[in-house]
Amino acid sequence: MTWPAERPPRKTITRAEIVRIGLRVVREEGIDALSMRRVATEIGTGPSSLYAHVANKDELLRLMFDEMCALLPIPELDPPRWKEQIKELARAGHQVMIEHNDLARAAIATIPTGPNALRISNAMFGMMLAGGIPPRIGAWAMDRIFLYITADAYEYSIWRDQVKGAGSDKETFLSDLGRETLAYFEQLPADIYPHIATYATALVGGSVDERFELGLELLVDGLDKYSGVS
Amino acid sequence: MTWPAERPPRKTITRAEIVRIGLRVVREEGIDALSMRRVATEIGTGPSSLYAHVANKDELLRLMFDEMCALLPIPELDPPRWKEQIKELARAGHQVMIEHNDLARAAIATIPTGPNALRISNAMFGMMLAGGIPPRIGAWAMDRIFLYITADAYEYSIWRDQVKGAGSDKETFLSDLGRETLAYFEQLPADIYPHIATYATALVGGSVDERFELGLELLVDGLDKYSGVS
DNA sequence: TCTACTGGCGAACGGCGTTCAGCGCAACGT
DNA sequence: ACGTTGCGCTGAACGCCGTTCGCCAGTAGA
Repeated sequence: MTWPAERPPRKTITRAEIVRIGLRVVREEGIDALSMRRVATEIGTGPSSLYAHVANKDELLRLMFDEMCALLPIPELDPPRWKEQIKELARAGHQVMIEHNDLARAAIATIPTGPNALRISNAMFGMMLAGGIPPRIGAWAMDRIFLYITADAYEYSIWRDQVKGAGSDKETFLSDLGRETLAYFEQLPADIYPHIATYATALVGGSVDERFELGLELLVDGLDKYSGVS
Repeated sequence: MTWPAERPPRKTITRAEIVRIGLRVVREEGIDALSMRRVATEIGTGPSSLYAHVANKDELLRLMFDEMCALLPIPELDPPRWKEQIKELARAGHQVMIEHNDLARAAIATIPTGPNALRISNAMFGMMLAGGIPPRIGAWAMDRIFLYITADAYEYSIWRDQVKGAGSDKETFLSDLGRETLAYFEQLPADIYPHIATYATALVGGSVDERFELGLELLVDGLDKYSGVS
């Protein structure tokens, strides 16, 4: 007597389940592995089944992004430390975004309207106000900071894809790339690219984190000049 | 007697021609319209013919990016105006990137190694040095500025895609979006999102250009503290 | 003149997001 | 208890995409 091969015990598909699986795929294998078909297969059905719960892939990415935002703890406001708190929140968001490979790609042009993303926005905006930044400037600055951390995470994720494509591990890939680029820069004609040839070492030097920190520092510390309380 | 229908008079395909057509397509219709098939059709052949001249689509995008960089005029160095010159160069790059819809997507994680991109890097790096910025800091800051203008152009291009998708023109789309977002923010529960609800107007206000300028100003003016000559 | 090579090409492969007509099953009205 | 209705779900298909493969023709060199 044959059993109806692999009768799926699954009864209902939920939006939350789709989002959860999507997040898992993107965390473990990167955004390139995330397709409607892949999520559907993971659930045990065909791709069309998802469209009853999610309008399209874009909406799925937005939902996933907001779900990811829920992972960020919202710190309690400590007004004197407003600048440091902004940086901490930015670093934490950057980190979570990198861990989720690159939901950055979904975040980069979406006005954050999900409940969890709004909690983060509200928190950082509160820090701006605590620092005496005028609301208008604070709103724009927050926008710029989020754009910055998103872009950096995006850049990072593309590198990661290239590492995976090359087959080598991260350290050797990056150091190889650095060595190659350094050699290339040093060999450039000094009459056309004088500064690049001269300072090749400085140009290729520095870790990803150091560069991220510099940008963050410039963006946040520069707010001083707008601070009413300083 | 029948003529061999539409015998293509084209003899040879060149790399430069492929790049040129790619740039035109991306300028006129956006990056989503750019496919190997599209370029091939434009030339009058099948997609496989391109692979003798270009390794793959990624390489094509890199070549297109460098070709686009050639459009940027390199200003003569004027040391006392170093900060203003950096901003001018950044604005010009931003503008050219926006005009080419979003080669930003190709630029965001590529170390610029093409001859034209290197000319720009060399110029901006020279401005950093003219401002007395230590080479290491200058190199990183340049990296951050390029990342910033690329990310902003990318964001802009995604909005443009959405505008095109919605069918309305740019102004009505953006003002509609602003109005909707404003209404949404104002209606949020003030106990959970106090700042957002209160300052909804500030949050949705401001043009794209104003926001871009703020970020650029923070990044560049913040360099003062590293300037040895100031 | 014969040959080796190379740039060009049609067809195909495996993937993608999305749509559509229909299926079975649970819930509901009677 | 029994139609009936509605909806969650599904397989198949459409039209794209990047890329590969095997073949062809024309040319350059021997």
